[in-house]
Amino acid sequence: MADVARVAGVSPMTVSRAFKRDGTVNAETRARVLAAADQLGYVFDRTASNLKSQRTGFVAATIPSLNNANFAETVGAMSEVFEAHDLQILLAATGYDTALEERSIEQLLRRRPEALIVTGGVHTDRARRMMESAAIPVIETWDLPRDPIGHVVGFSNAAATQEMVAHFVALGHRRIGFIGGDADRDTRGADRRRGFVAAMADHGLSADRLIDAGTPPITMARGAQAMAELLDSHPDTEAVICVSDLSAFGALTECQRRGIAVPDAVSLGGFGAYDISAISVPTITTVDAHARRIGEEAARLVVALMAGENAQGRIEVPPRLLVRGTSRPGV
Amino acid sequence: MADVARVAGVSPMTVSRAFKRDGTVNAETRARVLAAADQLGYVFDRTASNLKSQRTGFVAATIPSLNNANFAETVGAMSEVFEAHDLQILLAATGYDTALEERSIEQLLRRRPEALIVTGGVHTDRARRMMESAAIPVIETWDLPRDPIGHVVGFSNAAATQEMVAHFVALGHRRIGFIGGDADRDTRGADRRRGFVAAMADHGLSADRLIDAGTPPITMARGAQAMAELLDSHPDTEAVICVSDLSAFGALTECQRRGIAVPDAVSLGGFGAYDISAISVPTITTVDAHARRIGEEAARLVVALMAGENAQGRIEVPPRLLVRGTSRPGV
DNA sequence: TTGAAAGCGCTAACAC
DNA sequence: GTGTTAGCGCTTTCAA
Repeated sequence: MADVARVAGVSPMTVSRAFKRDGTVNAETRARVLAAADQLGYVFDRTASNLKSQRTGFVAATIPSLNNANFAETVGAMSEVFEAHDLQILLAATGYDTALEERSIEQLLRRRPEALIVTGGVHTDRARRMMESAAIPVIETWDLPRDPIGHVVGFSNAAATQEMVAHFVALGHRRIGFIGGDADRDTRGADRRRGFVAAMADHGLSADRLIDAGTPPITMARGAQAMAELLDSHPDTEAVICVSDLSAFGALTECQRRGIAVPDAVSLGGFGAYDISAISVPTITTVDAHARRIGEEAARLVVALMAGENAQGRIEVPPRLLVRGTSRPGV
Repeated sequence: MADVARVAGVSPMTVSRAFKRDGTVNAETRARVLAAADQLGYVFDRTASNLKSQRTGFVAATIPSLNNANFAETVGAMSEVFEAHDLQILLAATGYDTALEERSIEQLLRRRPEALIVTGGVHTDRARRMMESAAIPVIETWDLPRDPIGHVVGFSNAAATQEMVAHFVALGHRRIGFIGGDADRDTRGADRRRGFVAAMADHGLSADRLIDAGTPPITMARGAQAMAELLDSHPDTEAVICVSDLSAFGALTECQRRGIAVPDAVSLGGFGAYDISAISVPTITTVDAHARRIGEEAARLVVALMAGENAQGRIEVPPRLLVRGTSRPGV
């Protein structure tokens, strides 16, 4: 920066101002500085800027998996909101593992992010303590924790699944199964399963058709496998709710391979409104969790909080049941 | 850090060493320091560390889209390799737009990453210049540029598509179409289209069944739409190559909706070995580009380069044609 | 609108 | 194995 200042014939301070957006610098001087910088191949050093100004422009975020359209959409939406505010996302994937989440949060916090957005409301004790004492806005998403750390942008996974059970029951189904993952890992998946069990009880139905599809993420292939297991053990199953659209599609293909008509013989439901659920033949009944909106709301909340606004700390984004081809009424 | 030092009864320097992995600190002293830090709720400040040590531990990466399983797998694999070396990915999505890529690279470079991994070999002039003068390892992936900036980990998208054309021709198909996106945006998609056109010419066939499916990313729905267009304009089409498995699946569903048997009436091919291509009914013939391996190789290259090794600067990861259900021979 | 002085919180380099 | 000194490249603060 000193070099640039020398070439431009100004002080380093003026160079610093020229590189700021709100810089109160003479337009002409600024142009001269930027030209000098360009000529010298100077690249502004943000690490130094961070230290002195105590502002990094980072917003840390954790998601269970990068390779998941729902979370990718949430992060993409956050990213778009942040772009206009010169904020950058520092992303970490936790692999559906709270122990890994804890380590990720620790590493992220060392980078001095100005806010932290985590997926889900279940964390290790130490992770919780770190977030509580970080002195930055913390937002939990994709969930509605009982005892939130800070702010929340999400919905009840259990309630969403209960609504789907009600839909199937209204269709006349009684023997309804659930395909989901290892409950310790994916807590949102576990919430959906809880919702399923509770709803079945409410309707006086047995919730014994629970298939454990293993450690998340539950892929299409795992969904197909689980469906095979369910059809083998309970051939008279009338409807199956899957933890996500991916596993639901896998289940659908298993039915196709076996010549089982969907929805005539078996109804299917998924979760997440993934692209595939809108285009598969038949289309898949699902729950739209509004992944993008969750990201937008979380990011806007961060921006508002950073601007010192006393923003709303609990935003519920209600999911929407989308009844589609795999569960047509009256069949 | 000074506070921690006081509580632990040591100098700040010893605290600094205690927080390092290779710290030459007495185990007992170290334990005392960490206990003091824990008690005070001290979180190591990496922004200050970065400035003094001139090492950020960042590796910058750009990908066209977060919401794409191929790139997510590449980034995931990189991330796993980097974790063991205390390196963190600083990710930016470019939206298949070189102008946005340029701005992203500029922002990323200001964070002083220790290496830069970009997707593709086509960039704006300014982006190229910035990368060339950044004085860090630059790696281009998912492509095999003629005039690489630095290192390369990739393959020829054109050649991969040529191989698929050869496969279809060997099956006896002559009237073969191609569904792809706007050539200006997704340069890898454009390369595949180029490969298609060249291969058709080599086989003495006409490449006039080219459907432009619009601006990337080409979704399943867009693939279905494009297939409808192709079937309407050229009902006698025998085979269709799609720019990705997602559009290929969309095309498959369009055939299903129209009662067109795949592969009996029409053969289909995709690209990318997405999960869906292995489980759909029928399964989809595709090209496995080895997304994870690209990420692993790129990350390992970065690690080797940072260790001062004179590592191999051009790694070709040959794709593999996977002949599956949508193109069964002899039908 | 511009400049000078001081220092952000760590660590390289050296000494002991 | 531990401490001292100096300073990384910016920006805050104050003055002109």
